[in-house]
Amino acid sequence: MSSGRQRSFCKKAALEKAMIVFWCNGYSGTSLADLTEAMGINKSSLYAAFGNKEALFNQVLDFYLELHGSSHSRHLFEQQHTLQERLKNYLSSIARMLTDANLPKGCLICSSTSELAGSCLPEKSSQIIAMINRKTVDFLTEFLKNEQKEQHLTADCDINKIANYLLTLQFGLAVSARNGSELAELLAVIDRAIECFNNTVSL
Amino acid sequence: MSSGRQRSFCKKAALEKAMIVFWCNGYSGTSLADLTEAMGINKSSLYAAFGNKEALFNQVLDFYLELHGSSHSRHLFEQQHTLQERLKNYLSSIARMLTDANLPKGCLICSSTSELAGSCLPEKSSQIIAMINRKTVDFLTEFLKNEQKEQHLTADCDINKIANYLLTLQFGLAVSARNGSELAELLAVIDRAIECFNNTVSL
DNA sequence: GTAATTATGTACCGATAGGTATAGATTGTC
DNA sequence: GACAATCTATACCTATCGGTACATAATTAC
Repeated sequence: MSSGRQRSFCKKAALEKAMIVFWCNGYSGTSLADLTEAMGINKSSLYAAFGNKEALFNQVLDFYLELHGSSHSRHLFEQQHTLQERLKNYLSSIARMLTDANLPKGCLICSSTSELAGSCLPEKSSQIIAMINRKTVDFLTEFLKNEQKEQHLTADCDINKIANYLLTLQFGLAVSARNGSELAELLAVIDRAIECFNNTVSL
Repeated sequence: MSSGRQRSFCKKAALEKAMIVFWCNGYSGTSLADLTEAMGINKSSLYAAFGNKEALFNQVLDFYLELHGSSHSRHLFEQQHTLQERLKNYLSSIARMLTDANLPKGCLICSSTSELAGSCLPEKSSQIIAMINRKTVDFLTEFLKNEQKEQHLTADCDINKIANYLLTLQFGLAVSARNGSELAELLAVIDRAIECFNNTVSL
């Protein structure tokens, strides 16, 4: 146990509040005042616990992935379903999160990706976001490669292109949700998007 | 001819410079200093010619649509191609714009849509962006309805869902471009995305 | 030429940005 | 209880935010 006065707030809860604010307003749309108000702490505590705005944002990105980004992939491994069904369940799980009534609309990573390429994001945050997207594609590529090995995908189809297609879909769904689309609409889009696998999925 | 001293800069050229800045950095990531520097004019001239930051942004949105948003749809009406080919050409035209080396990556409307739902955009700008997206879906719906009437689409397919699917695709492509995808990757995604029409396109 | 009109440049405004200094409060260690 | 360590509250910092006042410059109408 470290000595000294102990923190009067729950760090995880505060991080979650910060996440909501960044998720709603983006990095450059969020001020320290927005953060301290939402987190219920003052500036000193924020800086002591999290560093500064940039460091807090980077921790929020991690926290977001853990809380809302990592659970969907389990649908890809439920072997009682066909690959096409699993892909549909995976995307549907994401769509539910994107339109969750208790959360901001859309996806923090996607919105942050839209903030890339300008000068509004700190260098390190930009790198983290780029890496997250790269990892998503890499993960999907590995997954699809294995599916191909197990002959759930035809041997001639380009795995990497399919992974890119899936990420693009996720981005599109996220912005659509941001634009006000409801879950049912996103699910209809997913139905349509999955049809393109009719000829490449063999099981 | 109106009396008084005449403007020393080209309003259209200044608007284009402003467009680039907003396109790169988003609304809340752009400061008046960024704008005046890029436009090569000072604050007084900006306010005299365009109103204020919000009014300038709204004019930029219009200008952007005119310059980079309205030309793609012509591909939908080149009757020598099949509907599937025309859809592909339409999306490919957008993809070329999204990755144009002389322009910021991605799409101003899509990036602005990502800024929606927070408190970072002025009310009127939010309404304009929502309306632009609505008009895109409406346009696509009307187009597809006509294609269905001419029996290029099966009678049972849901036009509105396809229009939504196409808008979602555009969003996804825009964010992917923002994320660093090259034209070839976007074109591959489009190829994949268009395959889902194999069973609904009858001509 | 004079007046009216419009554009520009400079200086300025209050508010807020992100961040820090410092003093006081609260804790564990010894 | 003395001390060190940690957290918190208030005040403060400089820079920048979007926006304006006002004097001056340039142009047309008469």
